[in-house]
Amino acid sequence: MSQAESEAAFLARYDPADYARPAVAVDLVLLGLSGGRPTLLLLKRDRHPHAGRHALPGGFVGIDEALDDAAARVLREKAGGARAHLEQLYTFGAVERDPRMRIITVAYLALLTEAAFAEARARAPALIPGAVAASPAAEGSVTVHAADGAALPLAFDHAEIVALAIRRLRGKLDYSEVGFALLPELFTLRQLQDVHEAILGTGLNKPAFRRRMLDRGWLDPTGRFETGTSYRPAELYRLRQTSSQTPSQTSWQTPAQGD
Amino acid sequence: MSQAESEAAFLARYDPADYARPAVAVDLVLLGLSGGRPTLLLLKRDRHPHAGRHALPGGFVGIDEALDDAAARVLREKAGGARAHLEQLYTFGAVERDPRMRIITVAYLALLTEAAFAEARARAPALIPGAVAASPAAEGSVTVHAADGAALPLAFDHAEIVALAIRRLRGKLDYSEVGFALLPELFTLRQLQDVHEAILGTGLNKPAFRRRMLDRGWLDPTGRFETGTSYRPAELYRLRQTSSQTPSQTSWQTPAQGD
DNA sequence: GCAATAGTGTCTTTTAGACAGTATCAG
DNA sequence: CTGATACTGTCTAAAAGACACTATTGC
Repeated sequence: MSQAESEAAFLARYDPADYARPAVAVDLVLLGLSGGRPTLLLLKRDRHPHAGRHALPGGFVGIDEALDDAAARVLREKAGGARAHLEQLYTFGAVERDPRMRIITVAYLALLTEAAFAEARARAPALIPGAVAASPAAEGSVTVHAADGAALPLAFDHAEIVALAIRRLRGKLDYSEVGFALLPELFTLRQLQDVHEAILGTGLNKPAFRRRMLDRGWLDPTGRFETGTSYRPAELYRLRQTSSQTPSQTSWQTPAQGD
Repeated sequence: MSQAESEAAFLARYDPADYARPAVAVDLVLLGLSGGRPTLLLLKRDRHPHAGRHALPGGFVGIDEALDDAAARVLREKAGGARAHLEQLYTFGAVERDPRMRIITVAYLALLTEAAFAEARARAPALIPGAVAASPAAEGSVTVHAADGAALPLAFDHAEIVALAIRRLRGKLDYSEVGFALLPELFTLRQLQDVHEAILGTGLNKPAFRRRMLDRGWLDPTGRFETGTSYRPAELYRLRQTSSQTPSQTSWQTPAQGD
């Protein structure tokens, strides 16, 4: 406890380390569901390196900008302000992952509802949809395909980032409320099951799925029903608002436990 | 596809962005089990800021050093080379988390066997053990206590980092092989159950635990038995070596899925 | 009425908890 | 023998899968 000087005096004298620093970026895995498949929104690179390949939208982190704020800003800038559920995924820091310079990137998962997905496409026409194909077992890698079926090769280590995003989503889907980030405010149980099946890449047992979801206590029936169907309309549910959460912070926005 | 110049020419001309960059560090949650409780190894800060508080060992990431390598180096430098299972946790990037300057820190979980824990304490006497108390429900925060029971306040946002480490460990414990990182090569089923109970903070049903672990197919019975007991000796097991893994990369060392 | 999908009832299978029992050591 | 702990058998309870059944819409 031999602190002769005050904290203020120390801070005034403190000389920021002047070693060379890596650049820090955030990259967004913009993910929605399109045609029953998980689908990314990618930017085609027209410059070196990896010109012609497709990349995750990203940007550098400002010196006075929190990581989460940088992710939100990149979402605004690159996806035309479409709303998305943002969640930090993992930080990639291999030395040669970008040949231009040392860039450490913090990958974020950005989940888009169908409406937000369409809005992003409309406001940011440069974004190219790429359907993600991943085996249901999902230990490993993924492939991405354009609308016409052509393979979309990803730039840098972005295929690895996307593979991790899918693994994480699958891992949290059943025990967390993250799946609701892909649905509108009102949804039917069938839509919820469709989301789970699309992410997992497998079919699910209908009665068991309904029982599980209803027993979780996450759902509030609205008493309203879908319209415009030519068959029996399904009841509309909404995600129950859990208390002890700020309006801007819902429970599926906390850092992963499982993972 | 209008690329007149070669990639090499482009790279030679590339001017690294010269905006101010945050510093990037790694911090280690050095965690072992001591007296049946999860226990951290901490460094007492003798300088501003947060002088007198206890902090996670950490260090800056070198410009030519991968993140995982930086974590391994800090482990060597600060824990006297004790072996540990290293796994990236989360990246903390609030602007004011360090009053000296903007530091983004990538937190790593470093799990120590009992032997490695003792070795680290012997070779790095500055490391102070702090027992972690976390409610079994574990939504939230943790407290850390010295051997004499006094509370150890943590510096910076390190309490938040430790809380996340415990949540993640608890989340992965049952479905991953991460728990074995806290055990020696040969161990009894009771030791394995003790590890799970210490991490979860709850008691577990013995027959069900044995069934689950044996049904997982992770364990290889050795036919050998513990010695020196005054009661019936238990059989020793070892973690089954799964194929398709390099010797230095076992299955519980891959990025988290659950979380 | 038919076609299509929503939603439920129930049987079976699997998995976990509870708890008592036997087995094997030191002394 | 006792005491302590390893290990197992078995009953019960809870959860999940399978599958058929009823309900409600448009036409």
